[in-house]
Amino acid sequence: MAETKENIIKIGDQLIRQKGFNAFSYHDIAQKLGVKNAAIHYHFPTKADLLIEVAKYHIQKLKDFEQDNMGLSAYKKVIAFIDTYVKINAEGRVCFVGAMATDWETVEDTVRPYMQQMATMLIDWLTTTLQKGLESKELQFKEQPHTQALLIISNLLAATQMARITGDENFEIIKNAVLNGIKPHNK
Amino acid sequence: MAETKENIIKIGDQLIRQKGFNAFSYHDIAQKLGVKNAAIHYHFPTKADLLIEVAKYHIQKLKDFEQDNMGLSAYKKVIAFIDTYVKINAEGRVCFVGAMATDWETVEDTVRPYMQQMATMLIDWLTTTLQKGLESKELQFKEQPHTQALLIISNLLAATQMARITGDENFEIIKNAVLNGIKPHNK
DNA sequence: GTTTGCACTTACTTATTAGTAAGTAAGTTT
DNA sequence: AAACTTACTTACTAATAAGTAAGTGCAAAC
Repeated sequence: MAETKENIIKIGDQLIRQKGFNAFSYHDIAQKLGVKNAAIHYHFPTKADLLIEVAKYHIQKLKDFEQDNMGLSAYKKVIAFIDTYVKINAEGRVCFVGAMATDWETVEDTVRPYMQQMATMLIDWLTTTLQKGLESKELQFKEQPHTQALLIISNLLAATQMARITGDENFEIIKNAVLNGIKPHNK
Repeated sequence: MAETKENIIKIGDQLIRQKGFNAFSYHDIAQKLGVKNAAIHYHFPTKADLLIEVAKYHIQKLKDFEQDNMGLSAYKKVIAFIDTYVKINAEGRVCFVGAMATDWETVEDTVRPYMQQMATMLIDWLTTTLQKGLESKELQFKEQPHTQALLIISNLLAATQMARITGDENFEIIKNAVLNGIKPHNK
């Protein structure tokens, strides 16, 4: 079964977003799975190998998200997007991009393109979504869609990080302001 | 002399913001200073001790910043604030709050209050600055000053992180949009 | 029914880490 | 001049890390 492999990726992802890439060991994963250290190395020889698969896992999750919300209105798509960060925050974790940004200088060159691809996909999807919302007058904002997408992503990314330090209230405030920043004024 | 102690704090700070707290060792600092491992332990017995001093160093730097820009207009204060992030980005680093957010779950309880104090001071200073800018009509924005401060900080914090992954252009875009978001419309 | 491949375990190596204990050389105080 | 302090070095320990090599049990293929 590919179940163990899948579980290793999921646990690795959780640990990265909870403690950072350099603060967990294969032993941590092995313990959570009830297997031995070497079993993790069997599936992912090096930590860089695992990290690449975690990045690919996020790319796939993003594709699934796009697919799942395909039929929704631009507004509801943005709501769904914000909700993913609400979930991340509720779990006491941070987002993958934010976590890996700190560790960026310590990871091997081979893994970086996957993270770049993931971040780019995120920005592109939100840019397109905002663009369509603007055209349909469902959404309203002054900046260019690409700029607004960057602002929203950076707000939510940092909100989960700041929530850890200064508390959940600030996450809520940022979240509401993000939504407020794209709502048409007449409604 | 307190020079070595001071240097250890500065190098520690740089390493935290370049690689993350869990990715550097006392050996790294010792090497950069041309001393031995144990010399660092002499000044800071544990890594948590050093981290507390790094946090205090940032609190002091923030106080100095407030003092240095006291006489400036609200607009120029915000420009000065943004410039600190421009510098951070140019150095290829991230901000202390952003770096430590990722490592939050791995640091000892004793260091957290110092980070919380630093983050709170940052938010409070910007909130007050925005408030005054609003009153004097030098600045213009829709959200409450506290909310706007959170948005600006989260934008800049995340911008330095995203710049690592997706490039400096996105930092520039976010930076300009932040400024644009508080400028009076008639100018 | 023997072989092959998969998913591991056992048992290890090597490197790095935080941290300590004891010693030392150069000043500083008394 | 003797005692003390400061800022280290030398030389460690103990723990944990990533990674590997060889072996094992088991299910499926031939």
